[in-house]
Amino acid sequence: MPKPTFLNLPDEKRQRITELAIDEFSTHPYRQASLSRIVARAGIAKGSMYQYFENKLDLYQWLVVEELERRRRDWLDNHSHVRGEGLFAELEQRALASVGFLLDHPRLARLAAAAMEPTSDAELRSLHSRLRQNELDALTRAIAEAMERGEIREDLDPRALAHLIEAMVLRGLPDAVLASAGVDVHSIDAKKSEETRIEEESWRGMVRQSLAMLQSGLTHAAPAVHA
Amino acid sequence: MPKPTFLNLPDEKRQRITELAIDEFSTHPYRQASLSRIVARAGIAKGSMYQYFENKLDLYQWLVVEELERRRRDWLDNHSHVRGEGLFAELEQRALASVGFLLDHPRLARLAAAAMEPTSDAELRSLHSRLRQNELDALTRAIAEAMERGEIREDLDPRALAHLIEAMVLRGLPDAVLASAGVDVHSIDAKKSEETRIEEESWRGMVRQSLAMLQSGLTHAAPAVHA
Amino acid sequence: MPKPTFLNLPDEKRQRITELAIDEFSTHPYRQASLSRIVARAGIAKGSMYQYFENKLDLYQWLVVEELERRRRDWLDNHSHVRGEGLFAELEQRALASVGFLLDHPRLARLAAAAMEPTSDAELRSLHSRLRQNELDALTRAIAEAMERGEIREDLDPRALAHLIEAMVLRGLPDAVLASAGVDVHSIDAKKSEETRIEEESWRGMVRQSLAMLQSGLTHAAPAVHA
Amino acid sequence: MPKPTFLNLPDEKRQRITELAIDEFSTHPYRQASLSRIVARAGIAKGSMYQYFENKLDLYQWLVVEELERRRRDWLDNHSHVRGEGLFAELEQRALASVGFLLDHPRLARLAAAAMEPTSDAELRSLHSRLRQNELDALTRAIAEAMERGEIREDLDPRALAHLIEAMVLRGLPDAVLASAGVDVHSIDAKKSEETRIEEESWRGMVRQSLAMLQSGLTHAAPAVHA
DNA sequence: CATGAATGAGACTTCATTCAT
DNA sequence: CATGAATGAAGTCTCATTCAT
Repeated sequence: MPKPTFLNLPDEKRQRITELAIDEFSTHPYRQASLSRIVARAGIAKGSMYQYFENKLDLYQWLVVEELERRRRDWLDNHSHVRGEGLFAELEQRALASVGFLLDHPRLARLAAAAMEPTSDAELRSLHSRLRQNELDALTRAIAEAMERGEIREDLDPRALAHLIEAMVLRGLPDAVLASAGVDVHSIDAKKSEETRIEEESWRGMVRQSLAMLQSGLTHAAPAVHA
Repeated sequence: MPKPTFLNLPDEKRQRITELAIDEFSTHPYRQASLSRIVARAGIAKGSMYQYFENKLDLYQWLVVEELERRRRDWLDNHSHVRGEGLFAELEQRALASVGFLLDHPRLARLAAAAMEPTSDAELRSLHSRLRQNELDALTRAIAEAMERGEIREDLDPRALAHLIEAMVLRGLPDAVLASAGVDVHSIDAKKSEETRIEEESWRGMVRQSLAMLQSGLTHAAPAVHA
Repeated sequence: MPKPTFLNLPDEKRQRITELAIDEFSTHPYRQASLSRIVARAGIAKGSMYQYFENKLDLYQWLVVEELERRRRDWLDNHSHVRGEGLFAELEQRALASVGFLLDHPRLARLAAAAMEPTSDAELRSLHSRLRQNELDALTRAIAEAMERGEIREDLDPRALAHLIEAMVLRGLPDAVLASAGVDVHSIDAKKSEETRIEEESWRGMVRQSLAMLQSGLTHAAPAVHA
Repeated sequence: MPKPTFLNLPDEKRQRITELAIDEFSTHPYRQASLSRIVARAGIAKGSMYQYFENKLDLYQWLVVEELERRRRDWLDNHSHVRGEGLFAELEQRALASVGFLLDHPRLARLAAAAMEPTSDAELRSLHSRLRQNELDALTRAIAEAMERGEIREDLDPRALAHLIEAMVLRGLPDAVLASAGVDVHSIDAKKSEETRIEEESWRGMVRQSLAMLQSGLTHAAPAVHA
């Protein structure tokens, strides 16, 4: 949704602007993110931004829908990941990617996370909602297939399960990893430069354990409740 | 941390203001929430608000720290809940309360949820972070105790586990319940009046099943991974 | 439609602002009229204007609907006018007032005239249209009554006639008076200070003659056309 | 005063641009009319417009001075009109043409009307004034000649009379015709497509009656006023 | 001759906060 | 203690115009 003008820009300039926009939107809530600040830092005229994008929402939308996805894909391409069979292998891959990407690109991950959160901002509601649905739909499908293959118990509603898994694996788990190093998704930037080294072995272990726990819960028969 | 002025206000007035403030902050992101709008609707002078609170942040802080907690306690007092023994009974109680409160008071639940979310708003960062830590600390303690009692496996880090459980039980589960009725936390108000009836039996079932799954995962030995 | 804030202003200040607003809107088309310019000249903060009026349109609306009408009434009160009987006496009074007011208060007359003109500005369309209808309705009524009294021919449609008379008496005639002095409604200010003296006797004569002509046309039987 | 570049343009392109420019200027006040919008709709580069015309004013000027006149002439050529003798026959012809053209080409008529109106826009003042003078000069001449021929009373100032007649016949009469169908000059486009059929017989009748009234007023001796 | 990116002034509007009454 | 006027920074966005290619 950028105008052609933006796409035709010299690479260097386009990337500089993109970078600054990501920076702005990942460090401020949408409402407080300021086009004025972006153009000031980019050293371009205020009007120019409107040659590139329809308006503030258009820029934000492009960022979270297209650019983010593109960068995620690029990152994934460079991080080979053997892919096992079955739901849990897939979930583990996604979790590993999610955490890995977060540690490599905190700003992007932050923006992506925010864009899937339900928001009280009416202007963003439908966009965020759409993005979230996509994510959940994919997960729901994978779960339904796993049920058909008999991988997991079938007494649960796939969509409800998707919510639970998404929350635990894609939100709780990255949080846990960050917390283990004493940061959260918004403070990681600042501390990154210093000594926050999250050992790869360490977080991969957390991912593995979490998935194992989930697998255990979903394959064993439920224990009797309240008894 | 309202000024004494606010606390000395006639009940009716104080409550009216409180109600409108909750409404404003639960329907707009902090930055977009407007004191002007609140005072306009409350029919009081703008200056008065500054007799009651230091500033916008002070008001927000009081709302999410004190008032919200108070209302949650009041609600809990009126919703008797037998309390079983052990971690899972406790978790189930908390989940039931969480969902029940959400269905009864969507605005409050929304505000509470937002206040525990990490935020990119520098002004709110430390506040949100603090609230979240409190929640996680309590959960971490409960988990550690359960481990000591031998209720659950001990090969997991209590704090990490707290993140996972918090995400699944306190965020994913309410989302799942709402989603089953086709709403989300921000659209529930609008639809409430119409026909969005979420049957109590239905959502209690979801809570029970989710907790059972969790219990299963945390008590059985993990299945061998990738082997 | 001003907010109470404006009405409570010290007289001096309120009048200064009003004066400057009239000046701005009577020397620029609505779109080009600038609140920034008004506040700059008034020496007040930009935000203050929004304490007084909802927005630009609100200010304009108040100006042309209320303030203008008030000033016109004030002026009329101070310019005694014996009032004959019948449609033509009434029309003559209105014409004399119209021209007199225009010569005394060109800016106000200009604004009033513009506000009755159909406009291509969508924002103003309904307002202008309403003002114009009021004027025409009154005239239509007067004409219909005159017909009933047998003062004028009855073979004409009162509403159509109102348009013709309004155009000739309330628009053409003032134009003619100004033109006789080599000015028009927008250049009169500038020239006023110099030597543009329009003799009272002179323009009263024009008014009288015009009305006489109209009366003649409306009372005599129409001459045979094309014959 | 387009640059040669514009005149050398392929017919199709030149006409497309012209059409869109007319559309823009006839639906927005000069200040709000937007070159950006025109070029966007025309699918040409913004810079191109400046190869064709000096600037916005230049384009507008050409439109209302040359193009409008050309189209009016074309229309007249295709609407044969027997031409009687004398001032009133001529006025009737002009009135019929004026109304007919308005009904056939509302946008053009609107633009033409606006361009003769005195304006508060300093940039347009002299242009509008010049156009208006031309119109009035012609009318004044015709009136003076009619006086010399003894067609009408000679106790009136020809120029003043021109103002009155212009207002009534060229402004009031078209207004009256439109009003009889419940539209005005700016709403006619929208409604045109629907059912706004103004019967030719009907409006020709209005024109004839109006002129008859005028003729009656201008040829009979004025009745004694106030007596 | 066409292009279309760049510009930057200027428009309206909103808001939290202050302060004299 | 309430009031509410005043402030001014900051925000988004539009536009005519220029100019290098």
